[in-house]
Amino acid sequence: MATKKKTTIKDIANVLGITPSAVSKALSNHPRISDKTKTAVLQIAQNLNYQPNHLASALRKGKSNLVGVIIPKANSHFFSSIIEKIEEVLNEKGYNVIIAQSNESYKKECKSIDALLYTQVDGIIASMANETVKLDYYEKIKSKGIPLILFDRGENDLNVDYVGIDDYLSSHLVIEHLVEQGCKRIAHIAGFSHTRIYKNRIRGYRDALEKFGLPIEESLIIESNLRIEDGRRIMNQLLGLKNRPDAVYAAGDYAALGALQVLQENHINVPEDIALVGFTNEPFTSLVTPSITSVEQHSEQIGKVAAETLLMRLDSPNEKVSLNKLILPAELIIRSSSKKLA
Amino acid sequence: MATKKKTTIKDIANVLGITPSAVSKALSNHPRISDKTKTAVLQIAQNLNYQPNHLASALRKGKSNLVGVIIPKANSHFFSSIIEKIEEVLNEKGYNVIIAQSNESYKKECKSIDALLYTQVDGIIASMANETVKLDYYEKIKSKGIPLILFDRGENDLNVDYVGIDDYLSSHLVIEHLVEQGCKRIAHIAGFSHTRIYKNRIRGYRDALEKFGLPIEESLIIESNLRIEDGRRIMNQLLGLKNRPDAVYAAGDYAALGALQVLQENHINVPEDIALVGFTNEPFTSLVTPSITSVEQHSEQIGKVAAETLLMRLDSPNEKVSLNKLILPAELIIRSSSKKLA
DNA sequence: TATATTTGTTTCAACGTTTGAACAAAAATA
DNA sequence: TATTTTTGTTCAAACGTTGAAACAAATATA
Repeated sequence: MATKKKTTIKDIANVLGITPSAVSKALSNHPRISDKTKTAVLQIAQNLNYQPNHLASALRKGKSNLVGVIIPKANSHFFSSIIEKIEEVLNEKGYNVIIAQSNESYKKECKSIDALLYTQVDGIIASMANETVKLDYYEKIKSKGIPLILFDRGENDLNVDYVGIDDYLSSHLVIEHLVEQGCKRIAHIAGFSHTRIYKNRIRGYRDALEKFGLPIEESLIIESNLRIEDGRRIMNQLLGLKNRPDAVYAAGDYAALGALQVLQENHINVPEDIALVGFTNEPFTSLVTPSITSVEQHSEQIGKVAAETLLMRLDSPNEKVSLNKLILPAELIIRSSSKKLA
Repeated sequence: MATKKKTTIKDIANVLGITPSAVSKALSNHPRISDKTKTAVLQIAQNLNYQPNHLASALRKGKSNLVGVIIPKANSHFFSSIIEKIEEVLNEKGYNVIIAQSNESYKKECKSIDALLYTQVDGIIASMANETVKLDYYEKIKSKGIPLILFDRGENDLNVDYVGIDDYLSSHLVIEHLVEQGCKRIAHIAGFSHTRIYKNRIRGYRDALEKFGLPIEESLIIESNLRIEDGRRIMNQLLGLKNRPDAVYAAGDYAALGALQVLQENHINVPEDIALVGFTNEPFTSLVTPSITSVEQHSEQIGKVAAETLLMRLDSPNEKVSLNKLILPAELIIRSSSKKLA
């Protein structure tokens, strides 16, 4: 059971009595190699169970064919389906994907970036941690000339390709829907406004209220990490107001779920007393009772476009193609939690 | 903005007028290199923003410091927290982690294994796809002498280290609890019995029923993929029986959730009419109404042990340490869906 | 003082693959 | 037949790092 010596290109060459170089060329289907040698090489490669040494070829070619993907946390449908799609598109083109989770921590994110750079990835696709404000590590990626694509959680200041949805418009969709249901005091459980997407959702929320002639009340806008516990905390806070809202628009489904729990614990009818809308259309939104209205972001589409944009950058690294800000459409999925009218 | 030539060990050597070899040794803190050179090298490395070329060193050392992790799907708390822990333990020791999702597909799993082997990972930690019955690709890993650790979804026949919980005993816990609640006809929405863990849960279920003197009825045991839709389908099937069960034990939380939906749609009271228990303790089990009783598998612990076992194998590759079958304890989390007695 | 040991460095080959240049043989063209 | 072109291969260097062995200088031991 001794560790079997791995078959190399040289072994194949020896068997056939030709040079390693010829074998290499045969394997990569070089035009100047005869069909006879090519088939012979392929045959022997098969027999000896030859597996190309990726490290050697990557070193020589200066290209690892590895792509890093950084996400806050894989444990949501949104991110895991994006990854799935990214893998699908990139594998197709011979790239492998390394996934790193930041766990919403800036420090972990930095470590992940370092790890990816160390592994010599050819490109990075990332969605930033909530915590991240300093962009130094992302600048580091850029300064190394490694293509960087951001999705979902992006940052304008970085000046890199970005793929996401129109958060501003999404908020409009949400508010419009709630107004149609007769809501007049709509609270917003917001994400931190230093993150672009949440800032835009807040902006959309404000502008939409204004558009519909509703007053903007600062006490109804509360920023957080949007976890379940944040939703709970903030919902309690909102219930404590002497003038309660009649609708809550959460910028994330988990926060919406936390809010729903608190509402139910307080025997407040949803949507009759307080309507509720979330964001991201996590699968559970359709599973809880009442089901939660949410915004579908078409994650597969985001993953696909992000991967394709990266491929484009990898194929033409020097070309000064104009920066892409790809804004995909979002869709409001209306469910029981906000449907006052039959 | 021309692609900056990367700094190499050679550049540092040139600056200091010493050999690349000396620099290499200085960087790896070789005892024979003087402290003077060491600090000088470190200084220059810093100045030139030197980043070691992992590919070159991996090639030379025959070790990539990369570990592959294969999971069915990241989008569950169970798997994502295991990954988090694995990353934590392995990063600590200088390893980076590549995550591959099989999406429960045998074909995708094979592709992932090939990709990981191609990337020259030093070891693989995997949980098998539901679909997987043929073990040829896992044998391939073994035959290459690459350490393989299985967790959760394992296979006895492979003869490799395994980390998981005591599924057999877990089923006993579940049945015992249901019997205590007065249930007499307990159905089992099972996983496919070709997978070890599900086989053991079924075995535990049968033996526990016997132990409590309850009859085993084959029509109450139905195997599936345990997705929400499977839970729905099977629950409908169970409701169609002329003699309905008074409790349902699902071998997965998603299946349990599907069952719960169908029960609610049919206005069957849970737990009064039919009690329900799931498995894995996914976060949503505590979030739905009624909250679902489930089995907590201590995923961080599984991740930790799996990673540590791999490290052990990597450290002493030849040592014929006896195979580890690490069976960790599981815990029944009792919630509303099964609590008939106050 | 002669010899042995330690210290700090260099030399050199290797890891496995790739690629441009060189070359010989075969085929095409004059 | 002489020359050019094409075809199929080999040669040699390179990618960046590493580590065993060689070596010289400095230090310790006899």
